[in-house]
Amino acid sequence: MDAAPTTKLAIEQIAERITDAVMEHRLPPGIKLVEEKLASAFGVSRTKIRQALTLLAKEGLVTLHANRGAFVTRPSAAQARDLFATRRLVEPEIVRNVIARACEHDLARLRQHLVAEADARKEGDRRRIIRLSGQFHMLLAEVSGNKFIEKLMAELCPLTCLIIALYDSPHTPACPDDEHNQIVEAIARQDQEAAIHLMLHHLAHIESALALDVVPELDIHWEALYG
Amino acid sequence: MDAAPTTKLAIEQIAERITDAVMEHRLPPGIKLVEEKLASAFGVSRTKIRQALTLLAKEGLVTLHANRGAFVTRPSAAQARDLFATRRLVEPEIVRNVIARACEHDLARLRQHLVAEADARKEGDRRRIIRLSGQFHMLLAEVSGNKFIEKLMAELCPLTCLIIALYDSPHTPACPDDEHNQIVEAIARQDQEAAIHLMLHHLAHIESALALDVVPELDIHWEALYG
DNA sequence: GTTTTATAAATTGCATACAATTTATAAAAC
DNA sequence: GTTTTATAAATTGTATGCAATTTATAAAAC
Repeated sequence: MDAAPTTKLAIEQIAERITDAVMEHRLPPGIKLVEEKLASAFGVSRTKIRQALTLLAKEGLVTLHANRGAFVTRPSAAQARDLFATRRLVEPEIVRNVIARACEHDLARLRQHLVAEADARKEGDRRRIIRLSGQFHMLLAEVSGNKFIEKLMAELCPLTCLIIALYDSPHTPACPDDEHNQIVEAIARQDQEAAIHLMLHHLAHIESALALDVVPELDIHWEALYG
Repeated sequence: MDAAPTTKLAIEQIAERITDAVMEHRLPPGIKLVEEKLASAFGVSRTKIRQALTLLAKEGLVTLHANRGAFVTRPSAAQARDLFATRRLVEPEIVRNVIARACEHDLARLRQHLVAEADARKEGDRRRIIRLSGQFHMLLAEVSGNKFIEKLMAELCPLTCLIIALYDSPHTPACPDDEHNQIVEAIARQDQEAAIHLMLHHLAHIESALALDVVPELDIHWEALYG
């Protein structure tokens, strides 16, 4: 959702840009994504936008209503619970695999990401913080080396951002700075027990900050109500 | 890949039909999927076929080469190993959840599926057997109640069929009839230990039947495609 | 003032047309 | 006989046009 591009964008790139916008809470849950608007924003025809939206719908980030268009998904509380259950299952495995096979270069990438997170925090750029926090977990999955798990996390993390946008109880003061740091440190010293424990604690921390039993009202996105 | 339809097909339906064809080994790994051919086969325009192929590519069942078209994926041995690693992680969780929350109706659905598998076996319909074997695991995931895991398995099972098509050592005599039965029985009597053990054994059995270190030969039986 | 109905505008869903690219075929060169 | 080059056919990538549907606007009824 930026200025028009000079070079032609592939549909994956379009989908990625929209995903980033969702992760940064620039596109709130429930908002309608009008094809023509996106088409001119990205400087392509509706045909490509349509394919990108099809892709995002498959990921679950966008919901398609027949003849009514595409909307940023509003995950239900049940979906949120399922999502965290899945992450509790998968992320310990990711940690195990990272410890088992990460080389120095991988660790350097992780540490570099931590620096980027710290920078965003220092600058008080809340949107970038949220996106980078999600992308940390995606990077971890990437480093873990299993493409299927990497792909799964690449879907779950943006959805987690969406869930946070919907259910975050009145201004949780962003994620605590050092939980990611501690995880990477535990990984670096090959301490599997600790790393897994920290990861699970981190996930519990994120989930517990949510008010999943409160019906979210954010703004009223009428278009999504009559779905 | 059937006769032209009377009613308009949604892109998900098109994708599903192609998926079924892949699962039944009617579309072998590596084969090219020409858009125009599919369009006339399904009685729709290339626009919709393109969206369906985009979807299947996202699932990993189809691989897109720029300007060259869509091909049924030929999973590498490494991908195959990652896939089974993922299934070993996820399917015990599925079993746990099914035992925890399956009602009588769910069990009935599972048993009904076992009957369908037995029928296919009795009729010696090898293609249906392979597809139904994969779909058993998808059904289990569906019954487990976690949509994210359901979706993951809906991707991994067709890919598993593809891997079997590529790496199956010279004529493994199909899956043993009763491994699925035993799993359902263990689930029915709420025996978590046994059910998980049987599931892992089942997965090991499938994987061990593969020749993942042999470079697969590509031979497409064109005549059998539309049978 | 609210609800209902009619009309116009906006938007989606789909097919088609056309340029860009790749693949197949045939002729020429070696 | 094989390789190379040139030409034609097939196929993909993209935009655009139009029918179908939904949404917005305004007038009428209550």
